[in-house]
Amino acid sequence: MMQNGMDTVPQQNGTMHTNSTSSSNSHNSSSQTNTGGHQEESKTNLIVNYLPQTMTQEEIRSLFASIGEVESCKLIRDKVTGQSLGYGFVNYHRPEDAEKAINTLNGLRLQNKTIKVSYARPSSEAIKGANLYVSGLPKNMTQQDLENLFSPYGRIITSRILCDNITGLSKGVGFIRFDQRIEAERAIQELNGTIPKGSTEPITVKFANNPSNNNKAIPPLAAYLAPQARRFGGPIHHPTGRFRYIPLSPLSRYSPLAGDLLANSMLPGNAMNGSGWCIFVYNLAPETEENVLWQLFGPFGAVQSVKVIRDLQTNKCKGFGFVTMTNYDEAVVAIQSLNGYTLGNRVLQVSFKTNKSKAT
DNA sequence: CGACGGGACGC
DNA sequence: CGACGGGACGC
Repeated sequence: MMQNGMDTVPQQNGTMHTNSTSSSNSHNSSSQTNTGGHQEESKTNLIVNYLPQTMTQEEIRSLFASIGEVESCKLIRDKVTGQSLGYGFVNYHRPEDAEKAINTLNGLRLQNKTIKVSYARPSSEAIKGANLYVSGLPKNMTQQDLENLFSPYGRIITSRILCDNITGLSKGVGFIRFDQRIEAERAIQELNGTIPKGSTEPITVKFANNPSNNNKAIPPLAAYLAPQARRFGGPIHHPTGRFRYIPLSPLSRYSPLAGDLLANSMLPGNAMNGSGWCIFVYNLAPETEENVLWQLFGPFGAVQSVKVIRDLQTNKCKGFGFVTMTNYDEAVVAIQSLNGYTLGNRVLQVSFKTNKSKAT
């Protein structure tokens, strides 16, 4: 499984089109002759993937210069953080050097990575966003099986099946990167929800997340909430000295006592989830959208997330939703103010979330 | 009257 | 308990 993806490198290494391409320099972006299929690849320009995080552009250049004279070399970095994105481009003067670089440097192990060296495709919009995420795969499906399943829909650039790090067994999840986005779209249409031969459950095929904007980062709001939680044993007086102005007038008379709110929230694992206070909102209209919750709760302070719970079939709101707020004091005020609030022709019920759930 | 998500990825 | 790779097209 080491050469995952490596063996999916375009097969036409140096053997494909013998008629010379228009140019072999790095500025080949001009010709956008999209003829349905993919464009001619440069014979000198390489893409290098899976570079070690610490490797600099100059280190890459010197590595590839050991093969032949390098015309240009570029390491792609995040434009805001400056961090290496783990891939780059090397353009040689001579096609034979590029071919030699593929033959000798592809699969080279550097630090913890095994780099991949292949011909770069001409940059174009059509090749972006062509990566698919596939789940529900039978555990015995191999990478080759996966490629066989998807290859009817286009040219596969990479494929991968995720395996458990310890057991090495398939997680039933994989990725397919097509050459063209259109190919990926077709594969979704044709394969999503289908049951592979020999399997019993349907697979899910969808576009993969973009690795650059995955918001895995936990907001740094959580840390300082924990020590404060110790204070909540006693009655709250004035949350933060004084209440902020609430632009919703006659609501508070419906509100339960703050002490009741507290009693609920003290139950472990309920409203307090470690990075905010989860609020249950009931009696929402079927057409309710997320923005309604944002507008309702936003005036009371920091809202981390909102969620309208919908029926899977009808896509209509099931009558309730959740709002997570960062600060306890603000959450209390929001609950006190919005519980009993009439939205449309419905009287909302708002409280800290409890642990209720359907089954069990 | 009714009623408390989630395709959470980690050991 | 299935869940975003090893940062894949010029940041």
